[in-house]
Amino acid sequence: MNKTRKTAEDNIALFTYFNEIAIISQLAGTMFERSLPDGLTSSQFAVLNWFFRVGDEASPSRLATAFQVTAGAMTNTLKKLESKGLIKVEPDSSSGRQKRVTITAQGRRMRDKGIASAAPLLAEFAASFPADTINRQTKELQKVRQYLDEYRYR
Amino acid sequence: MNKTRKTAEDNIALFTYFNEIAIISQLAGTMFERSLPDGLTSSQFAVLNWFFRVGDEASPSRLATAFQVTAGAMTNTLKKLESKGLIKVEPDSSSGRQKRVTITAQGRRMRDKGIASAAPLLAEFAASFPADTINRQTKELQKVRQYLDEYRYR
DNA sequence: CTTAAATACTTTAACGTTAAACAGTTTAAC
DNA sequence: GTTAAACTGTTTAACGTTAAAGTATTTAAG
Repeated sequence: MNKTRKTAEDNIALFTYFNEIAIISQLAGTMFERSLPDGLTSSQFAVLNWFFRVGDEASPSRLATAFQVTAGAMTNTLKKLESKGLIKVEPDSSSGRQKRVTITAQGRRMRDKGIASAAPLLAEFAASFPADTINRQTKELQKVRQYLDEYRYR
Repeated sequence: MNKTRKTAEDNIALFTYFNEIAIISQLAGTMFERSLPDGLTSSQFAVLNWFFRVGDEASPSRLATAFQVTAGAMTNTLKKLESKGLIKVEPDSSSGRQKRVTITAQGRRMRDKGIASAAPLLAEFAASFPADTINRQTKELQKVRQYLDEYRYR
């Protein structure tokens, strides 16, 4: 088997790999979103959940970086959340170009409601796929994600 | 550790898992698409490549099923490809409700051009992640994909 | 100081996607 | 035969996304 042939096969394998990832992302995203309450989208829920996981305060750019989306996408998500009263967006007194984003009490309740709504879906999935298997795969996927993230800015 | 606590931790692990997948899908999709020639999108390329991998002829619904997208999404993709002269869409003489989709010579050339354009990206990735590692992960991801696909229609 | 570059955010247009409503065709039941 | 159900494909509206252009602010260079 020559080198050209090998490369072609590798490419097919990589296409398959990224295609599986794309389909899982699409199916899981759609299913998860449908389980969320009050028309909350996955993006919106992810931001609410960030405040639970990470901290009480953020800037739009920090959130955009955390979720690997463009600033424009985050502007859009934050506007939706703000119009629903789930977050508060204010000017940052320490910097005129940044904004200060915080979660409201209503936002915290919505996050809890989202967790509760999605729980059955997640519980069923967890019953089919052992936690240690998923955690091992997560570590492997993180390496791929890191690679792509670094490659992107070369 | 009680059961409630365990479930909460499992949920966090699953959020992380699907979040990594979503980000990889997003980054890889964007990077791959940018490497494609003549404004070809990932979806469009995937259809052209299907003809190379699977067969010379398809119906829109077969393609929609193969890529796990809605019929509407496939209609859209096929229209774009047809307007670029990369595929041909005709009525199917054996069934009035189906259509017959075939790739054109120009479409085959575009597929080859797409493969060539994306090759450097894939080669670099392949250099960082051994083929057998990727193939093992692909098998694991396929199980998750199958689960989600079945769950979806319950 | 002045000015250029970097940073933070917003806006717009275009993309592919889903969901839902729709029209046409085929199949199956009666 | 008729009719109801299933299937195939299209259209439309709404969503989140990217990319690119634009505004405003801060930082750094001279």
